[in-house]
Amino acid sequence: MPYLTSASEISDIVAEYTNVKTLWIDTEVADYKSRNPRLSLIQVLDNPQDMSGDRVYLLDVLDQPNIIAEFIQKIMINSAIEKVFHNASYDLKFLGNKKAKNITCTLEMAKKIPYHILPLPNYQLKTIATALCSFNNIDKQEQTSDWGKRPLTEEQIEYAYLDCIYLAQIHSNLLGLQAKANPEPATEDLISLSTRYSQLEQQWKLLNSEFEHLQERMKKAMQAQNISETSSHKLTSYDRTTVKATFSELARLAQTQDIDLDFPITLTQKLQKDLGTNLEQLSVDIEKTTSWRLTPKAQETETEDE
DNA sequence: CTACACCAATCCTCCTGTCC
DNA sequence: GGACAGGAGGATTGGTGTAG
Repeated sequence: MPYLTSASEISDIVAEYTNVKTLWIDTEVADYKSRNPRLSLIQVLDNPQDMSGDRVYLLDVLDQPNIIAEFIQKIMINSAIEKVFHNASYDLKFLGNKKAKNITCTLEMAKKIPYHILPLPNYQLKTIATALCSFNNIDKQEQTSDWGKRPLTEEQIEYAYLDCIYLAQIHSNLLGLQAKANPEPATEDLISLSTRYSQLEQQWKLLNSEFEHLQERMKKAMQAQNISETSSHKLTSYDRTTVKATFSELARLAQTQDIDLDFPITLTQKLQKDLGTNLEQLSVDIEKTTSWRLTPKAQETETEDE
């Protein structure tokens, strides 16, 4: 795991990276609790098959805004290179924000895999790596260590390059699950899909009715007994406020005070009815939407019309 | 035809989880 | 601790089915 600290070495490797198709990237940040966090390390992997760490380069960019700027310019903004992160939105804060192009986020990918295919308690890098790639004993202790001091400890360096390896493995596995979860709609077998659908529907109704019933009973019980927490659950509440005024009063106020108040109002079915033919005097803006609906038939019989 | 209930879609606000 | 996207849960709305 080459650990590069000199600006020229980093510049060289960044130049090489401009030719690859995909990069797997992670970062470490110093002073993350402060108002001004600093980027400490950028870890880059260019070969997802590599598990040795030889292909993970650790770029030391602590207090090196010029190098970071170069990385953003040559890699992050370059839409020809796919950049894979876990929870990309965090890293992107330091690496170009919205200017970054062609970003893949394994956190988002994982969350889009249906729960029955990937049942996980949470979507932390560690959890996914353990479940999906059978890595054991992943140690996340270094995550919150001091990434602002130099030299970095051996443990920190170990942690930094491993994260990149996990990332690439996770990504590859997620691509497989994604394909499995989203078959081509044009060639789906509707017979087997609807069979499974009906099968599940019955179980689901039973489970769901009991589940919702239990939930209500627990809410009521905890309120009645004034208990906000059990060993397994927590009950919280919050207040909503909605501010309302009559339309006539609002309209009068806007006119008398000369307030610039103009925005579209949805004319609900009731309003349209109340207006009657007066509606014709308004220049209405009509939007149409189509909604699709799946309804079960009574029970399959031999009738096959059309 | 009207009145009504129900359901799915959408919107809104507040909360939660993720990274370091 | 901070930023921020997405989720949870409630309210609102319009379409559909049913009864009178």
